Amino acid sequence: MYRIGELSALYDIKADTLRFYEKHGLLSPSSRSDSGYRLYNQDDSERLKFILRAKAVGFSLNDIADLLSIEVDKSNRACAEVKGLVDSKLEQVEAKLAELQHFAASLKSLSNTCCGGPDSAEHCSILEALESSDQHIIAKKEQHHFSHSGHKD
Amino acid sequence: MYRIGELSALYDIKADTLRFYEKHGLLSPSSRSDSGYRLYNQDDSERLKFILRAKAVGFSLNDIADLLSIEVDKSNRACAEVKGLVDSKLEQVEAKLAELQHFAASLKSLSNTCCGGPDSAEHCSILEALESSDQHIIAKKEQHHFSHSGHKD
DNA sequence: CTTGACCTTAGATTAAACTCTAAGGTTTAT
DNA sequence: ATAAACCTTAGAGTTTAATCTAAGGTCAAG
Repeated sequence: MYRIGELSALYDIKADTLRFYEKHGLLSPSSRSDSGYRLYNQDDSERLKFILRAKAVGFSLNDIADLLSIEVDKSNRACAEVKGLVDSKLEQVEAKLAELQHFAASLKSLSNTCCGGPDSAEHCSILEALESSDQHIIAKKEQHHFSHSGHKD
Repeated sequence: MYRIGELSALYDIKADTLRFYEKHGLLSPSSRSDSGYRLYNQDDSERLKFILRAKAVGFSLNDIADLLSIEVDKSNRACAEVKGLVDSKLEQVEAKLAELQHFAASLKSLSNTCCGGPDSAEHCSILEALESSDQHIIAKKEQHHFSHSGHKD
């Protein structure tokens, strides 16, 4: 069991952030102490890890709420529904993955091309390395309306 | 050659956004018409694609400016310097990549486990699918100070 | 028994990344 | 010739995701 300060320290975020996530339905402590202190268990910690990871790879809190809603609602939703949601997110993830692999490849080739020495880097260019790329996954994002205020106040 | 409206339409962004990127040193049109209209060529378009991709995978404009600076400065920098910058970005990209692969695997296993039928999705959970994960790449980000106002006014 | 960690509500502030408005002007397409 | 697209500067407004402050309290460890 972690208290808010402990959990926030663990992930190097602010206690405020945890309260913010709670307010917005992303993460609630599984229990409270007699005195009302938030108590987070290992599952809560995992959930937080999930949130932070998803954030780190470019998902908005909205997107993350979508993903987590699968967890919350799982017994109230038909498998078909869940599968749909998951598959649509999977598409997004795979698009990002493709982008990143492209990136990584370019950076690697750049790093390898680069002599690493003290000479001018005239022939080093990410854009050169990236030059032949066709996919453009950069489209309109679905906007879900995170409802910054009307959540459950 | 694209005019601002054309290029922005091409990537489904606002003309304002292109002016914004220009003001912040991310993308300047390679030329102007006699009448002062911005004219973007194919290279500019590629650069924009790069920016939007990088954004889509969770890099900040700051991070992107770093990456692009390699391009801009390449003849003024020693190869060693460039290599350092590239390698550090590569680390970030690979960390993100690892996260995403984890994600994708979880979503896939979730999608597969899911019967996809009309029954309750009791046993579908992203968090369950993700449950055994150790890495925590979620650390303090380097903050570069994009200097929202003091760029070259 | 006091300091530091926590609680609450409520609102202010910050930062990034846009997005829009205004005001006044030029250019290009029909 | 007129409307739509562009130009400028300059600043206001928006959204997301925090972060901070205040005010007034409770709780726990040394």
